[in-house]
Amino acid sequence: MTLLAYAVLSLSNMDKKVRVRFAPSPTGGLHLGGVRTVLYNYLFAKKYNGDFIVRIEDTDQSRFVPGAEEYIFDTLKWCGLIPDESVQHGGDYGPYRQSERKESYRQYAEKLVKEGFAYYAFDTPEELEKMRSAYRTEQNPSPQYDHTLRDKMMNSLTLSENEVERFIGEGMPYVIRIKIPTQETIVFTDMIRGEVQFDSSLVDDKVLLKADGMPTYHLAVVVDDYLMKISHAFRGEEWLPSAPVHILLWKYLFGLENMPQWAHFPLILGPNGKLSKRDGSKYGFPVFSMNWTDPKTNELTEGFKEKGFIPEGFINLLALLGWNDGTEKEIFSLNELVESFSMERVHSSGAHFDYEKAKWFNHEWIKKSGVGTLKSGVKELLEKDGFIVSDDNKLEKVIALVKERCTLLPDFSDQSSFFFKTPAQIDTVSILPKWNTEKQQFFRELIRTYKLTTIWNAHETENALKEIAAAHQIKAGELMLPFRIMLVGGKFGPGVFDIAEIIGREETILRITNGLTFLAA
RNA sequence: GGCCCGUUCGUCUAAGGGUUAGGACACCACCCUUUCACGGUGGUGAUACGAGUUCGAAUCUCGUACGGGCUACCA
Repeated sequence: MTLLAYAVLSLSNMDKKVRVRFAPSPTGGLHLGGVRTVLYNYLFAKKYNGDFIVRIEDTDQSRFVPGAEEYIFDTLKWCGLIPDESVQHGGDYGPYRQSERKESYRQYAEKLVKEGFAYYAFDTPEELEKMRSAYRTEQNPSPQYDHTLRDKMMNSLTLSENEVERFIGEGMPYVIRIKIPTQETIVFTDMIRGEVQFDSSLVDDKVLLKADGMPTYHLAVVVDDYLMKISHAFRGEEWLPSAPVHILLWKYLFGLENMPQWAHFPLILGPNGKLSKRDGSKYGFPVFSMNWTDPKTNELTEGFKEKGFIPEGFINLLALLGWNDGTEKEIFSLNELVESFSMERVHSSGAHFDYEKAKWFNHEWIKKSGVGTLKSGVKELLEKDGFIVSDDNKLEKVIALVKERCTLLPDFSDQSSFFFKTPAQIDTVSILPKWNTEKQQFFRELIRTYKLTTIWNAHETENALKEIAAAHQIKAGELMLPFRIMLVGGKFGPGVFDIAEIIGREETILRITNGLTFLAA
């Protein structure tokens, strides 16, 4: 489709208030793809000053999982993607939980039956299975309940009106199925993929209303999108094959001219095909936004949050997985994303998730983040790891000093433990080969000097060390590594004199003393 | 099997008929750094294949291959 035609098509929707919805089914943790769908919905809504709605699609009672809905909202909160309307945020188009809207769906299904666009079907699950096995061949491994087979089944198309009435009167369970027309080409324009076509003869008669009176996704999504005045409907690519059903429903029920604009997002793939939570444990990276414990099995699936991602990094990595602004810019804040986002630049092909790149985004954001935003998270983490963090001022200095070497939040623990705790042992192996009595003498004098130093800061401690080194005719460079290891315990960390300044005179002297003891042992 | 979507360095991607096919992650080398990082410089590395349209194709068309999704009274 040409750009021009596309622009003209979009025009019809421009006068409409932008209203988008994220419509998750509360069946477990939210994975990468789900959060990205939320994000793109949010970005689109905010970009056009529209409303971002969260609607819970819980029409399958057998799949109800306690805690899943709360988890979704916790994720949104953590990410800073706050809905304008939802179960938790209220709004004029509630209820926002489909199970609570149950009564509103039947009338639409019945209307379709009356108008000949749908029919009652009395086939039991066993009969359906019987039909499938009867018609299953190598050429057709999954026979569909469609125009070729519906007149062989038990439904209001094959039964007389009297029989249908009697069955219903007797309370025989039934579903309502859409009667898909034959030989019709169903076309729609996807905002990402352009024109997509389907041959209606190949589409099956999907169940609209289940025997328990609940709608299926197909009916509910159309009815609710209409009732909630949704202007743009975004979802994952896995929904593309059922788009013709939804388009037909829109045509029969509410008119194509009122149908939202569709966009189907590409899938996020794991290293080998579709991303699953199994990939997480297999390759050692998170798949869910936050920790999720399956209430049935008690199985814990680790989340990005607990792995040490900060929301800014997580959002950024997700946004760039299938979208870019056309420039070479890669680091975006949420506000910048809102500013730059456009649906047309969302890719149509699936993207493999790359954990290394994901970590890079987080690292960039940790470096970019101010001490203030990192402080509470780091403090919590350090205390969880058993360090006593009583001096906030010190904590701030430490964070500023080590953040550039932290990719994930827990790295702060490794990178700053020695600021809060005297090393219980040190890497003597790295010192010993070049250790000698001259150096020992040097450090003894360093202790004496440090005791008398009037001003305790990085500059003074460095000068003192250099002067004594010169007096002892030892190259300062020869002393840096031992000094570092005495203070830190190993060969890592920020500048040694910065460390000395922060841990203070007493502690510095203590660690040198300890170091000499370790080396003498 | 059928239907639908897709295919540019290993990965995320730029390039909308004319570019030495650009960037980022990762990797390698060097520089910086009296540790580890940060940072800097450079390097390896891609248009799936085949036809066609065109003076000219990563770009448009068709076919093939490959990958993915769907094919439930699940979403």
